[in-house]
Amino acid sequence: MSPVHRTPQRTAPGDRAVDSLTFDLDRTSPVPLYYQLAQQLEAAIEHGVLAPGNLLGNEVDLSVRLGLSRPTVRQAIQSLVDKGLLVRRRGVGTQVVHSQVKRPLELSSLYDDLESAGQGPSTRVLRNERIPASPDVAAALGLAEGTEVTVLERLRSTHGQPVAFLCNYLPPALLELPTERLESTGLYRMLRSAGIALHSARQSIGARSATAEEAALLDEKEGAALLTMRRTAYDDTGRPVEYGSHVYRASRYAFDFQLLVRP
Amino acid sequence: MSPVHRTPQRTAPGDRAVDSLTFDLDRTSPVPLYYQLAQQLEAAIEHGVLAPGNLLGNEVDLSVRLGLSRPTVRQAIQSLVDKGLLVRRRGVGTQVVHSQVKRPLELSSLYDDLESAGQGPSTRVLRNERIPASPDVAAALGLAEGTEVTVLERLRSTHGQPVAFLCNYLPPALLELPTERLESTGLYRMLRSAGIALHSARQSIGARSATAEEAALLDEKEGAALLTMRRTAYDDTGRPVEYGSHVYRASRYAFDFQLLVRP
DNA sequence: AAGTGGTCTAGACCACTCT
DNA sequence: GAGTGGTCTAGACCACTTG
Repeated sequence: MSPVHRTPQRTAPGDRAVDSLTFDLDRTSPVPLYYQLAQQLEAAIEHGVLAPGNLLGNEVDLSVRLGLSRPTVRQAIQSLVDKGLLVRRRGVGTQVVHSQVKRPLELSSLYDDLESAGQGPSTRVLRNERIPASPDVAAALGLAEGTEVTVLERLRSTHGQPVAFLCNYLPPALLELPTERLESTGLYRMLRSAGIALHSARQSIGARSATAEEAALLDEKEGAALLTMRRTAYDDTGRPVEYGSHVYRASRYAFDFQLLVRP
Repeated sequence: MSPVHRTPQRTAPGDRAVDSLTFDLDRTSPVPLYYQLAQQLEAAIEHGVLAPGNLLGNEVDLSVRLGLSRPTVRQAIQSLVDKGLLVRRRGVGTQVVHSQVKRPLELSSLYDDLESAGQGPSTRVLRNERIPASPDVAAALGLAEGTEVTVLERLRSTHGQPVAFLCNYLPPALLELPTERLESTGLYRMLRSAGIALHSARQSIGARSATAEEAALLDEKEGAALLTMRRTAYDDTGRPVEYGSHVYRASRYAFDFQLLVRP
């Protein structure tokens, strides 16, 4: 037999596990084809069906097998490359990335973080009112000094122990912020429900020693190390949506995340 | 005149500044056309030629004007959307994002950070030797316990004042790490020069109080708040390349970055 | 109804890597 | 030289937003 012929049993020297996968593409679905493919590929990687080491190959073969055009297949693959799950090498092929790549990094919500860690977060609203913006708040939110803004002060706890003191400022009339809802969910979730799509944020993470007030509030000793985070979040038009100044107990919280390097 | 007619002077109600721009595309260049276009668009945005508020429009018009196909123009625009400089709205158009979006966030090198801030960083290598990997280092680097690894301890300063104490571990035989070079540049820059492309990293940022030794080293008082960062960096195949445990003087350093939310 | 981005196709040629 | 991804074209239809 010439090497051109391939028996159904053996596929290719590289041993491509994709060849044994079946994909379920629904052309009547409103979900884009490239997205359906990307999701199924991601699931295969997630479940280990696609080996973490090497494999996956040949965009053109894959496209004819799936009955899709090559650009469509490429778009699916590209989205997973962007997520850090796949790596392309010209002249070589596309490989599943070796190691643990899970959370590409998010504009993290403390509430969601704690909840997904099974920590059962609770919130006590200490302050929820409208005040004239101070110079720094006005600057952060791009408003005139003295404009009325909403100020929120919240104490977040898990297992009955305080974790963080959160101080946030929001532009006027952006959304309703009933104290009861704030006690049962996170601010970012409320923003999302109100149709406010976050787009970007500037963050600064630092540390300092606890003042006497902070120590009392957070059940720490005065002078204990605290993590600090200041953040301004913007919506898709670039308008500031929220400015926050947060303080975390370093003994109970750290920022965990994963970075991807853009090529 | 009916509103359908447009004089050459006035272009469109939206007043698209792109129409008055000229683009210089070189088909003989090895640089991809979409990339050339993206760069020139980015420069126009950077220099304020493209208004920060609204504008930019119609992919098909733009493509015929430039003599490119629409997918190519789309690819250029998409890359700027990914960078957070543009926003697309179906049925509306593509707009330049309002506010300050500069550094999308990087796998930051402290040396580069300080240098770009004009701080003229200097490094003192306190330790540079090979030792058997301890359990935690072995786990972080995916090696067997006791495998020989390179350990680096460095003190980084600006203006003669210490800023951070950096402790790093690298797999054996990855690259040469002459102490002289380490004193004059950053570790990540040396990795890059050695052809090691960083792909992703897991980071954890926290805080704690300085021990007596750390205080002495960093010119702080014992118990002062310190920023801590632990990071494992991986290359494109997913192999761990570096594990670091860093301590920063909170009084002199904070992590500044910008986040983009994936849609 | 008109205009926009979102998706998709079926080809093509090139640059790179490996053997 | 064979195989891979990288780029590019010239169309097409659909979904959404706006007037």
